[in-house]
Amino acid sequence: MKPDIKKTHPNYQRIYKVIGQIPYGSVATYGQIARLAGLPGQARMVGYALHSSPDRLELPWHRVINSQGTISFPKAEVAYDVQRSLLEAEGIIFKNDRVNLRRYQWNPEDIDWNFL
DNA sequence: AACGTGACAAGGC
DNA sequence: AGCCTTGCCACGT
Repeated sequence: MKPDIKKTHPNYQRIYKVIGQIPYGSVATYGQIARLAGLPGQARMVGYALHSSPDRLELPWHRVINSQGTISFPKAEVAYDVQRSLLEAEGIIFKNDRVNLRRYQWNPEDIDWNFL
């Protein structure tokens, strides 16, 4: 049973708000999300927060990748293919299982903290 | 209440 | 390019 956002840790709530604002066709890294959420150096928390995020939020989880520009799921797992397909459907190109961050990485002008 | 575990990142070889 | 180590902190035993 996944928690409602109001019951999640305050840090998680900020993480969810940031992730929810990644635009179609762009990607963000775990570390970037952490910094934008005011939690520099806590990239791992972003992954953990996503893992236990309330389904109801319908976050664009697939737009979050690691600092190497690759998908963090093992290639053997179904989730890998799901995420990759979702990204490719948004026009994102993979080359050697990697996306070009300089081309696709989100660079927000500001974060709406009232989002969600 | 200690301990191990992450959908990570950065730095050192 | 890889592989290893350390920092990070919320969560579930």
